[in-house]
Amino acid sequence: MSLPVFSDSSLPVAEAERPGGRPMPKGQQTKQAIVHAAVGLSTQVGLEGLSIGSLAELMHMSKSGVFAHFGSREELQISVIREYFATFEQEVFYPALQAPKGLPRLRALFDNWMKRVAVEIQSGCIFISGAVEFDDRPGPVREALANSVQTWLHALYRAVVQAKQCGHLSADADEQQVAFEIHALILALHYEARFLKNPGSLARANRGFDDILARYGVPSVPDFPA
Amino acid sequence: MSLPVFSDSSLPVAEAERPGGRPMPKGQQTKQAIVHAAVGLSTQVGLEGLSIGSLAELMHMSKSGVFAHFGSREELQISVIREYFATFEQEVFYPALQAPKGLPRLRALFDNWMKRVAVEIQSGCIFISGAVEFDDRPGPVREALANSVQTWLHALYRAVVQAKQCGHLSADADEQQVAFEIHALILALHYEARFLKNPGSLARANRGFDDILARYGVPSVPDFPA
DNA sequence: TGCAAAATAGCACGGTCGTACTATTTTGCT
DNA sequence: AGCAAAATAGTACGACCGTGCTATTTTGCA
Repeated sequence: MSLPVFSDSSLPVAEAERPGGRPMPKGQQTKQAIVHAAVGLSTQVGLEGLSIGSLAELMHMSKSGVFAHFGSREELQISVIREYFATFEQEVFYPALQAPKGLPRLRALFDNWMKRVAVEIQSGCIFISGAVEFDDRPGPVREALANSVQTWLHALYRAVVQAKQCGHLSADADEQQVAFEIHALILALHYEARFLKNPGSLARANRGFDDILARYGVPSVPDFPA
Repeated sequence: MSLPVFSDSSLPVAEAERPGGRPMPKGQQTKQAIVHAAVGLSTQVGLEGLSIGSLAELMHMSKSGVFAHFGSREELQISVIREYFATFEQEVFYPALQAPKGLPRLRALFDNWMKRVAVEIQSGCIFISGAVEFDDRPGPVREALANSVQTWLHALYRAVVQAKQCGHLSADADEQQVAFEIHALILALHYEARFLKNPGSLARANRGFDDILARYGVPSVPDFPA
């Protein structure tokens, strides 16, 4: 593999403590560091491309040392999905809750999502590559992946519902349809920017979102009504 | 692998002839059959998941017998992409040319595309899985894949341009934007139907297309003006 | 400081992969 | 029918994979 190698600088360090105050035992500490590195690797090569050997090399550990923390490759993959979902939540979902319900929050969700995807155009997105890899491969990994995505998409859907309840979207707007079209824009952005390297994709996704609001929105609802 | 096995009934048979009239030499004949089977396998497991061993087993041949026809795995993958593109053209693009230029043809392109994706929800789509697999893996395979997709997307774009020229789309419609949003709908359909198995995705993609036309379209242009 | 327990390393096994290299069979023309 | 050429099979090699087993090292508490 001629892939760029992660720098160690971003790895969690030894003085990590649990909220309780007492220090985290060494084992969980390095396990966390392994998962962190595994997430980075997976965004580049996918969950299927993630191998224990390459991960061990990246961590300057032995294969068995890494393996012992998970007991199976599947468990490692599931850990990666959980971690990835957690940072997604932290980066996209929670910050948007500070915006008031309705259109402002919906906009914040989309903007945060876009910011993330803009980065993932370089690094890759597990929710997208994983969807392709586990299309029709049943099992716990697929389950974890699909659950994460569904959870997020449902949160997006709820925001649309709220926007409609607030009167920020027209009464006959189909919430599922709106969520579907927003998701569509993100997927097209990822495809056309990351794979095809088409310039202008980012602007088109943004404009698509504005058009959705213009189409389903109630005229002249400012984002932050005074 | 617990994947369903292809039936042999759909394989090209021995009496195949070239347009010239003289029979096709045995070698190219089986090569064609191999590629045909390889396309079927790749839609399920991806171009990366396609292995010469499993392909040989599927063809009731030896690994080396299959291998000899291509000389490398990359060449096999490229052959698969070419074949896949050809049937895509045959199934989606050419039939739509019979519809008159403008909105009717654009609609035909989308409808044919949708018909194909509706099938690929069960089988898989190489243009989508391949995009993920060769995101940042430069080389001839990526090149062949990206070229195929760009060719098709450009054909779609041209149809949008023509629709605008015919006055079927409003003068200030951004053709690239329209093509982007159409592509987005297809990607979301594939994602939500194939991976998440969400019902209703097909209807949402269709409705999304109608909404695009309603948004950018000129009011009351019938599909087949008398 | 000592000692059980936890963490990590070392090693081996069976499997699959792509692909050389050589042998055998099949084809298609004279 | 015979014979060169083409097509296919057979075999082997090195690489990497996940994972089981056993040693060694490191940790953290008494």
